[in-house]
Amino acid sequence: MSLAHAILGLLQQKERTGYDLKTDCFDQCIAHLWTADQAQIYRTLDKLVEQGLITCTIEIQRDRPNRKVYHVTAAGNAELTRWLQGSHPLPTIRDPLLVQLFFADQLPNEAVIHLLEQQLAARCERLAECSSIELPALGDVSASRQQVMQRLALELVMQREQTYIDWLKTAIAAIASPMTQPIEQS
Amino acid sequence: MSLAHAILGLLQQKERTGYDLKTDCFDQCIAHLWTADQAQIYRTLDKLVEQGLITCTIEIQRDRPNRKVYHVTAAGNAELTRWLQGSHPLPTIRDPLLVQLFFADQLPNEAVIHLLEQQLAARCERLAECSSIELPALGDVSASRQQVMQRLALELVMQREQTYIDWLKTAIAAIASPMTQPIEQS
DNA sequence: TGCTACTATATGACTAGTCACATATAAGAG
DNA sequence: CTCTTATATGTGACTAGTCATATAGTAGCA
Repeated sequence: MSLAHAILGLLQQKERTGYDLKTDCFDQCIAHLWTADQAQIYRTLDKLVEQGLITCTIEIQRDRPNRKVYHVTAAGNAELTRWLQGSHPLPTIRDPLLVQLFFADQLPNEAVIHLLEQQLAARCERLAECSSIELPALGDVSASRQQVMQRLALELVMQREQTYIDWLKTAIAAIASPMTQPIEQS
Repeated sequence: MSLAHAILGLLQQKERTGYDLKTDCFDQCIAHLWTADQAQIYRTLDKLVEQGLITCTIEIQRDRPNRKVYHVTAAGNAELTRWLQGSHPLPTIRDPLLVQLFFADQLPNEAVIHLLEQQLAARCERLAECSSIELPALGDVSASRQQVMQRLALELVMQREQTYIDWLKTAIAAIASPMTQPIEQS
C-alpha cells in the first residue's frame, strides 16, 4: 500500500503529526502525486503503529489540543527501503471523459465539443497549479539530489497534463471537421 | 458511477449477458479505458436492474448454463444521455513509481535507474498492446462517427504511454548524469 | 478415469478511498 | 456575542474495486 509508504517517507524526513502530514504534505507538495483524505491518514498512522513501523509520542499542549508526534522505527526504515526498491503494478486510469467519448457518437457535435472544452479548461488550470510549484529546474546545478527527484516527478505530472491538453485540442478539431458530422436526415 | 454508465452504453449497442460484457468488452476494446472485474460487472448489473435502467430476460439453454440477457429500458436510455452530457471530476492518478522517485534520494543511482528501466519496459509493452488494436486512423474517410470517437479515446491512451516513455528516458538520463550523484564520503 | 478449459452466474471477504460528522480549545473578526 | 478559522484527533457509514471461491454442465484430451 503506497500511502503507508509515502507516510513512512515523510516521517523519515522529519517527525510529524497526522495534522502536519495533511496540511504540510498531502495538501501541498505531494498533492499532485498522491492525494489523501484526513481520515485515511489517521487510520494509516494507526495501522503503521500496529505494525511497529512507527511510534508515537504524545505532546501535551496547554493552549491547543494535544499532538501525537510520529517517528519511524528501525523496522519502518527497513520497510521503506525495501518498498522503494520493489516494483509495483502500473496504476489503472479510469477516466470518465474517455467513457463519455467512447459512447459520444449519439450526441450532437456541439455537446461533445462542449465536454472537451470544459475538460480543456480544467486541465489547463491543473497545469497552471503544477507550474506554480517552486522547485529548481532540471539543469540547475545547485539542486539537491532530493530536489532533482521531486522535480522529475513533478515534470511527469506536468507533461501528462500537457499531453492531455494537446490531445483535447486535436480531438476538438477532429470532431468539428466536416468528416465527423453526424449522419443527416435529408 | 462510470462503470454503470459504460455498461448502459454497451447494452445500448446490443443486448448482452454479464459474461458477454466481461469477455467481449471489458477484456477487449474497453480494457484500455476502463477495466472491470467480473464480480463488479454482475453486481452492477443487479444494481441497474434495481434502478429500472435495464431489464433482464432469462434465456434457457439445454447444453450450457442459462444466460441472463440484459436490455436497456427507456429510463436507462435517458439516464445514459444525461450522463454523457454531464461533467465529471478529473480522475486522480496515484502512481507508486512517482512516490518511489519522490523518496528515491536515499537510494543509490543504480537502484533508481533499475526501477525506471523496469517501468520503461512495462510502458513500452502497454503501448504495443494499444497499437495492436484495429481501428481506422484519424484521417480515414471511411471511418464511422463511432469509430472516430473510439479512435480518439485510444489515441489519448497511447499518447499517455508515449509521454510516460519519453519522460522515463529523460529521467534515466538526468539521474545518470554526473550532477545527480549521491554525496560521496571522501 | 481424471484433468483442463469454456460457458455462465454468484457470493464472501477484503482493501483503498471518500464524505460527513463529532469533539475540543483558542484567536480574531464583525 | 456569535461566527469563522485554525489546531488537532477521531469514528461511522459508505462507494468502488479486487481476489478467491462456489456451482454446474459440456467438451476435449491423454
